[in-house]
This record gives sequence, C-alpha cells and structure tokens, in this order.
Amino acid sequence: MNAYERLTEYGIKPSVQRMAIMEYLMTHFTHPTADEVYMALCDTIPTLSKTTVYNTLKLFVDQQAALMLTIDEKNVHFDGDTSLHSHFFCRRCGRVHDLPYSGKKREARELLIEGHAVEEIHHYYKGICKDCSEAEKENKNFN
Amino acid sequence: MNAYERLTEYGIKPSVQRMAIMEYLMTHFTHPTADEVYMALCDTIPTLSKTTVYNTLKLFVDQQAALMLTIDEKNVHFDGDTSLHSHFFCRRCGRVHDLPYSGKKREARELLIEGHAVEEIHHYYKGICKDCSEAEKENKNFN
DNA sequence: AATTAAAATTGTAATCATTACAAACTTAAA
DNA sequence: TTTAAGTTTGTAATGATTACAATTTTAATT
Repeated sequence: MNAYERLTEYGIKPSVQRMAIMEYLMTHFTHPTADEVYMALCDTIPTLSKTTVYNTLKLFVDQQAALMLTIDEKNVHFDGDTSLHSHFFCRRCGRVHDLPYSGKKREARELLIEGHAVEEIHHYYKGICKDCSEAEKENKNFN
Repeated sequence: MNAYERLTEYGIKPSVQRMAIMEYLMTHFTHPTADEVYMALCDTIPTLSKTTVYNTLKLFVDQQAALMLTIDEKNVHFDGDTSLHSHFFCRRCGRVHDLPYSGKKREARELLIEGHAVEEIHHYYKGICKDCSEAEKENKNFN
C-alpha cells in the first residue's frame, strides 16, 4: 500500500504535502517528532511549512492514520504503525523503540473500562535501551 | 505515614517546601501539574517559587517518590501514588483517572525486555471519561 | 555565638515546542 | 472564469519548562 491509498483509506484527501508526510511515516519507524519530519522533508519540498507538518500530523492522528506518542515529556513523537504494540523510551538517547504488546489483546475501540470510553491504549516502558547499556559497558557513548 | 517520613524514606532531605509539596501529593489524587501544585500552595507559602515546585517534583521523580505522567501532551502530570496502576486521560476535560493495572504483574525494576533495562512501566488509556460521557448525554457540559 | 561551606530556594530571563491567525495559494465544482 | 471551500504558508504569540545567578537557609566547625 502506498501513501496515496493509505490517506484515502483513512478519509484524508491527498495532497503533495500529506503524501510526503505519510510516505515518511510509512518508511521510517523511528517515531519522529514533528520537527524531525519537517527537517527530513524540507529539502525535497522547499516551500514546506512547519505549521503544515503540525497540522497534517494532527489530522492523521484525528483520522487514526497515525499514533501520537506522549512517552517523551520533551517532544511528542508520531508513529505510522497504528497496530497494537508497546514502546520503550530510552532516557539516555531519547529514542523510542518498538516492542510487542504484552497486555491482554483487546480491541481499543468500543471498550468501556470503569465507565470510561476507551479510544486509545498506550503501553510504555522507560529506562536505558540496549544500545546505551552496551555502549556504557564499553565506556563509549552511543550517539 | 506523613510527608516527613515519606521524604526521608526515599532519601530526600525534608524542608518546608518539600514537605508541603509531598503532603499535597499524598492528599490529592488528582494527578496535578506543576502549576496546579504551585497554585494550591502559594497561598500558604507566599514565598514559594514555581522553579522550586519544578525542581522538587523532578527530585521526587528521580528518587522514585512520585511518578511523572506523560499521558497528556499539554502538561506533565504528577502522581504521589507510585504503586503499579493504570491511568485514563480524558481528552474532553483533561483529567487523569486512576485504573487498576491490567497487565501482567511484574516488577518494574530489574526487568529486561528485549535487552532494554526497564525502570518504569506506564499503562495509559485515552478517550472520554464517564463524567463527560454522562454530561454529554444530558446535553450538559462537565466542568 | 560567629564562621564557613554546602545545599536549597527564589526571581528573572531565556528557551523552545506548539498553536493562532490571517494572507496566499490551490482545487474542484458551478 | 467565477466562486467557494479547502489547503498551505509565514509570522507572531503562547505557555510550559529550564538556565542561571543571587539570596537565603542549613548544618557542621571553630
């Protein structure tokens, strides 16, 4: 599936900017921030505005075509993989790693928990990631 | 247990400000933001600085005497209840509700997942809370 | 008690991610 | 081709958080 199809599938009218941003999310599983998306695309789309990146990512999230990760208190991260999975945030290098979802497999939508209508499930781990742990052992700095 | 004991237990040297902030966390389970803590205390401690509130909450989190919740992209929330439990963030009213932890009960500390050293486990739900759902049914606004 | 050093607190100013807003541009329909 | 609606853009504002240096407090020592 390409970016165009993905957008229309989620009821989003395609445009050059929207396709570029979706394409980026579909090919980079680094959980980028809005700024990282902007920096990656502003060379190929020189007229791109950061406001557009923010607006577009918000649109994707509203349409459930992307996930907004609030795992990092410094920056909001975005994830083009909307399947149910967990995340690990490394407080050393600041990266977000994917992990399989370890909770009960239940549907995110149409779920009531203690009377609250659940729309999203987020499962986060925080700590020091494998790369940073190994780098520390060797007295080296990762990054 | 009072605030003084709690602080010393977590290796934090007590002070008037620290005890007031810890006392607030121990008696209010509203998951306040730094600003809410400041606003609640600045009447009784008129010289209190917002910087002190930020520094102190960070100290509590570093010493694991409180949890930092990044569930809300607008504000960091704090939780004096460090036991393993889940949270529900209402995108309507912005409040954070407690929920029992539904995942596997495993120790947060000393846990390796795919090579990553886990220090914290966070389980978040997002959606519309019970109060807001009921208020909407009655065509009223909660808040 | 006076001296001193370390730690804690404070206020101000800076930072920086995000948003508001209005103008400019594009699209597609009429 | 006009019109309206939707989209993009740039600039300026917002607001939470942090940096920093000065002040105050604490606690140990003389």
